[in-house]
Amino acid sequence: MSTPTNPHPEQEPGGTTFTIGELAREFDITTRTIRFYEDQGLLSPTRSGTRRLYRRRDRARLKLILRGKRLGFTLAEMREAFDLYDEAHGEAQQLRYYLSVLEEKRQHLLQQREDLEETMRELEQSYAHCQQLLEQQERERGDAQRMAS
Amino acid sequence: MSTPTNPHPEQEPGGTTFTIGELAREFDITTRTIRFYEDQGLLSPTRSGTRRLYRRRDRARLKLILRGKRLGFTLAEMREAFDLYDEAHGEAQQLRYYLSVLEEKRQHLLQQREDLEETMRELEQSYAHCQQLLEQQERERGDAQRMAS
DNA sequence: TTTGCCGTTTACGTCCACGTCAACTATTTT
DNA sequence: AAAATAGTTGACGTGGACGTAAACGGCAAA
Repeated sequence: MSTPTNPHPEQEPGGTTFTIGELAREFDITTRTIRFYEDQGLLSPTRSGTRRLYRRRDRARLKLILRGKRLGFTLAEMREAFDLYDEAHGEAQQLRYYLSVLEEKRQHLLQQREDLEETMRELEQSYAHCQQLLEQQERERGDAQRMAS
Repeated sequence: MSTPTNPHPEQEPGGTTFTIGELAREFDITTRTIRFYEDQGLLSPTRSGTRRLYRRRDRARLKLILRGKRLGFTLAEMREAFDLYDEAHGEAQQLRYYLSVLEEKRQHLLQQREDLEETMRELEQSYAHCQQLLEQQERERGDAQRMAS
């Protein structure tokens, strides 16, 4: 690792910023993907001239997006969640609605946790059973060798 | 619930069987979906004439498929898993390979569990914070009323 | 017999999440 | 000045997981 000779040394006017390439490398996704997320309203980087400038907030969102994806949420769902979060600073009505949505998401996650643990159990049973079979085979092979000697 | 006047009373020659419609209702999916899974090699019902007959094995697989989907596995992945499971009755080489695949899946699930619990934590923080805001608002509203009286 | 209902195959359509050029701009390195 | 590197928009392509319609067969109740 040599010094990170930043080809576009942004003067960073207040707070850390990232280029699209930096984020792509950090999270191991393509720049296309990042632009697509912006297209879908999930990210809103500022601009330095024509180029996109991502701040820590965008980076945090990106992290959330990727985790959400691994959990099977769609981009649209996450966009709604973000929008809700942004709007929910104020009116009680909004806050109550937001709470109900959170509760809904929680139910989803609980279901998923059940699925996951059930799958984990079955997987470990398969694993154990498979190992048993292997050990048995090795014993039999040992027997055969002793017979032959 | 009246008696389930089965319109096509299969004589069930050995073991419980299901029609495609029964399974669709039970799991709340369309028959199209079930046929599609067969197309992709995930199910292999027998036939009674032209119609499909599903046995308990197929039903169990269907359950696995749906759970797998909720966890983000692709149909292709699950097909491979099933194929592997079917072939892994014998040769030690196969068994070892199967074990390695199981280990891989386990890693996937572990990652997913981390994601899930991290998300759950953040969600509950959001929930709590949101409730705080609401309570504060209500206190303020109470103050305002007392001021006015 | 006709009406319903369930089932069948074949084929094309759709939505999501990007991939893949193409053509261009801007800056840095040689 | 030329080449390399990173970025831009725009448009079309793709793979996965089905939806949707068309046209048909078989059986059961009215």
